[in-house]
Amino acid sequence: MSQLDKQYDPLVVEKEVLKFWDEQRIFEKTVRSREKGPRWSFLEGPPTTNGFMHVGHARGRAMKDAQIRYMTMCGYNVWRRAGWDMQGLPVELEVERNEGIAEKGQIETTIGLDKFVQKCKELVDFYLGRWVQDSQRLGLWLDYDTAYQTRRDDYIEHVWHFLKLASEKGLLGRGYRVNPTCPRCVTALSGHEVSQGYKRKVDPSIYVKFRLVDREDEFLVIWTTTPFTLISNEMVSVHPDYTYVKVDVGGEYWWVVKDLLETVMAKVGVSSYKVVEELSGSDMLGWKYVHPFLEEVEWHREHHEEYMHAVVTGTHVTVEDGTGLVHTAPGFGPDDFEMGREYDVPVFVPVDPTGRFTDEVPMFAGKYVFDMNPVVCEMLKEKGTLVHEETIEHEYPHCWRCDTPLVYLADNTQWFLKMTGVRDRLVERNKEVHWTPTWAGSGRFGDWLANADDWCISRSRVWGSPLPVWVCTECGHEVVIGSRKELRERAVEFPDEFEMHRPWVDRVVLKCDKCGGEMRREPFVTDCWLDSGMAHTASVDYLKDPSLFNELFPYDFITEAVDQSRGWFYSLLYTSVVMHDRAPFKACVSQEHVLDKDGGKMSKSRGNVVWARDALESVGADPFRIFVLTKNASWNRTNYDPAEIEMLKKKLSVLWNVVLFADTYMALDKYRYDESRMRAALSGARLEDRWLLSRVQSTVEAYHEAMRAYLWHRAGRVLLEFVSEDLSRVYLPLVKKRVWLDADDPEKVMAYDVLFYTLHAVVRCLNPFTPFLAEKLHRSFLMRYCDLPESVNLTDMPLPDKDLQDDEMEATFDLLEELRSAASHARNKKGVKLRHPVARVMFVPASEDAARRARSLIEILLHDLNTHEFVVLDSDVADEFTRLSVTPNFKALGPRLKKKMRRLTKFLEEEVDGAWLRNELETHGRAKVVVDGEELELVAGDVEFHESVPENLSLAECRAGKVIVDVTRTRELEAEGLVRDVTRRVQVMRKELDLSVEQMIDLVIHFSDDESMELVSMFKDYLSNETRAETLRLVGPSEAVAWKRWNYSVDWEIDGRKIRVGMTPK
RNA sequence: GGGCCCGUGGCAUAGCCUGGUUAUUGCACCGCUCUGAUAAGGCGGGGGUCCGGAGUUCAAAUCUCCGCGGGCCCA
Repeated sequence: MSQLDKQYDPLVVEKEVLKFWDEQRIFEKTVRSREKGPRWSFLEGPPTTNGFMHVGHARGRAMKDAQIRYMTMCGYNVWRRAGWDMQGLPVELEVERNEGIAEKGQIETTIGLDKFVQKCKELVDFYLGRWVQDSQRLGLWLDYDTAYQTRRDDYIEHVWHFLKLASEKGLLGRGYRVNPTCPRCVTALSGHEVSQGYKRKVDPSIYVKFRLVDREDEFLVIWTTTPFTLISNEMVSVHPDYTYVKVDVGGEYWWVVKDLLETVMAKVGVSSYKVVEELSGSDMLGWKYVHPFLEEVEWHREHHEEYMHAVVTGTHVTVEDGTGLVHTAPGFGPDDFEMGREYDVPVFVPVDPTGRFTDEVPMFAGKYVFDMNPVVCEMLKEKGTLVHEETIEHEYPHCWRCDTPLVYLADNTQWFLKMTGVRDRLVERNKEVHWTPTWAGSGRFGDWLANADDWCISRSRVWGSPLPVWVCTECGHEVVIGSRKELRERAVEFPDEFEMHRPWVDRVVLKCDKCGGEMRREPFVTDCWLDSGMAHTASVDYLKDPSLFNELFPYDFITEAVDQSRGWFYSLLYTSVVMHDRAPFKACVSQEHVLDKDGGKMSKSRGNVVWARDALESVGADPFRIFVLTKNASWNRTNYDPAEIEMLKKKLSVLWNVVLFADTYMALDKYRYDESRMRAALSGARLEDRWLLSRVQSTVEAYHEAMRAYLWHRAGRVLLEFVSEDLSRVYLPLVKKRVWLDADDPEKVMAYDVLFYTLHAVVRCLNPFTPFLAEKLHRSFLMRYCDLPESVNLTDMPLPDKDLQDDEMEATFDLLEELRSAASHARNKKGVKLRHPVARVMFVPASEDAARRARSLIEILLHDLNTHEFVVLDSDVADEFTRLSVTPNFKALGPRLKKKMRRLTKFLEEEVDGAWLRNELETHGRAKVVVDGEELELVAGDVEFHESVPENLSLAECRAGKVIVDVTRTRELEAEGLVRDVTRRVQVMRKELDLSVEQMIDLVIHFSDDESMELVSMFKDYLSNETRAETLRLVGPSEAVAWKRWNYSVDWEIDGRKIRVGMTPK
């Protein structure tokens, strides 16, 4: 009895296999079995334990597993430690939501930092559990027991170690950063958060004129919607390539961009004006102006840098709105800040994080910035510099939590990792990485590296690796601490209860070695990309024992989605180059994203996210895996469509059915696999056996080639193609008739051996793609007939075997396929069923090779084409019933004829006499034709001839030549066809009785006319053989049958002949 | 605003690097057919502005340029 269900049900198979793996510790055994193999190291990009795994994650993880399983079965000792990225803002936000904390500032006043961090830990543990479950359900075999976790002290210590090293190399330092800040939550927001909170807002829209120095009565006219930022204005930006005009507006001159001149004048209500001068923006560089609040703000009077209160040029200036002259306040805008840095102008930020002016602007001190907008306008009006005032409604970012309008604020307390002196090294080291596809590394990532800015690593949050910088409260001296040991040694007092997270780390006070004062920690945590970026070193506990690191680094392989270029790929490379001066990975495969069924982005807000767990439980892990692995190249996006997965499931069912077939008969015959027996029998084996064995070699070879290049889609397609086409569609029908032979018949044994050999190879190659199905087939089928290890994962990948490869054989069978297809076509044209035999099929080969190969196939063709005779003809014999058409050989003629080509093509199609032309070419080797009055010479090879039109025969063409089916009917053919029709009816009845294949029966057939009986009796033996009838009685119309004695009887009508069939199982 | 990827019958894909006969294959549809793999298999058919435009060429799905649409990253 087969251990395989009648139908392939992935969910049933997978549950069973998961249980087996778990109970028998198969993963551990697999790892142990390869301990002596060469090292191959995979570095897991740690998923964020926040949220659940969706199908996009699952695709990437399927790719990881495919490569890992493949390498393992190739004999490598694969390093595959799991890892989890567990810190960061999203975790905090979810805890805040769960705990009802409205804003960050309230954590301390509500549940307190200790409890908050505790809640963060509980949350990430919850998600981690789910990720492990989902990963295992997917079949991703990583070492989860020793997984690295970025939130552990041992891990964080590596981050400290790195930062100290970076500091010693002069790469760590403070700097400015302009952040969108919520003045109510007193926190900076990430770009992601900002993009969530755009809303319409009504703001003042004002045009202001700045008086130019050394240019009498000339003014720059600027536009702004945030009047309060004028207090901090330091420059005016113009586009270097735009044209600016000086306009006489009656008594004074204004400068605006030419493209907006009319718009601006209409807006401010000046109807009479005249352009008196034009300049390009670059000509205006360095023009000085008088700051509108020079008197009120002392800071402006104190600064006299070259470009302070001057015109500067920048390409960010647009002419979409405003005046083409952009008010620039480096403290209040990212673009502005860049300009300040470029022109070396100091940053003036007279506003605190709560959005209130500081003492530096005494008149506004303590006042909320947005409240000052009308006041500023009023003051400008008094000064006579307000050209125009109105309001505007536009999209403005708001805090996604509390709806407060955000303020862009420069903040000089942030910490950066610098690119200075590192960038060139990153670019160099990246070139040594093997990227798939190549452009992902050289183009996308390479370009980005070349332009990368300093990396801001400080975050004003709680749940993260703490920034290990302590600052003296007395003298400002700073130290970077590289380890817990160092911290303990320098601490004034080290608490009994300590971990590296806030708030515990904040309680450690150091003694300043400069002045003896108290040093306190900078209250930042670090960017969580820095955590995962240290995985090359921290994941193997380098600080405790570097031996693992030395063995594995640099890692052979990583793969993540494209968005990690700027994330993990970068943070890995940066930290590794700084620490070890080389790229931490040798090969990197970039993946595209998974989109929804219609190609739309999956997002929670759209509600179209498909969670991995739901997908796996509905379609099964194996169909899911093979879908995501073969649908597209990894670097192409994939639309997630369950209907497509169903198709893949059908393909897997085909394999299942092949195995079921093999298993049924092998079990019946108590078969045992013997490879040496198979090899010994090879030279005398049937063509299809040798062919299939050869196809296995070509398939395995193509498979390895693709897998070694990380082209999983190619490898998977090669396999599926082999299973459904070569094995199932071609080989299996050929081998079926052999299962009726005696159990020890050499031909039958050979068929089993070949089937077993093939399936053994297929199952192993398929294991990286569908590990559950492969394991099931290995255990429930392969192991029954051969001594094999208990898991497919403990076996070695098949390698191509040249002894079994035969290209000629493969070509011969390709021909067979073509002939079968062409013959079907020809029969179809005349409406002759395949069940009805024909007298003769003729083949006009297109080449000597085809002729030779066709002759070797005659035996098979007689059966497959259901013909009594198969003849290979010479081409001149075929001429008798064919007509010639002519097509040009473009490759030969094009270069010679050039523009005349088109006319010749038309001539050949419509006018030429094909037979004449062929005759000319064959006898003289050349022919002259007249095309549009011009004489052209054609030589052999310039054109090709095609024959068509059968008469009473039916002709079909294929690449190998022409197939002509003789459809003439005779009495014997009639009889044969009828018997096959009868046979089929009997088989239907056997099946309706649910008889097993080997069950013998007694059979009776009653005919309502004598002729039918005579016809059938001509092939009586055939009928009883095919239907496993021990006794067969044919009864004419004059006799009666005692139908009650028969278990089962049915009336049939075949092409007008009425019969009644009765059967009784023995 | 910048960079990169993708765009081929209703859907999904091959081909593109290296230009050349009628653009490949699967799903779906229609007709026929086969059958102890049977909710499968075979043959045939309908269905295509190869995203649009321009250029190079005797010849463009393929090479170049300009657009459009989708996606990703960055600003």
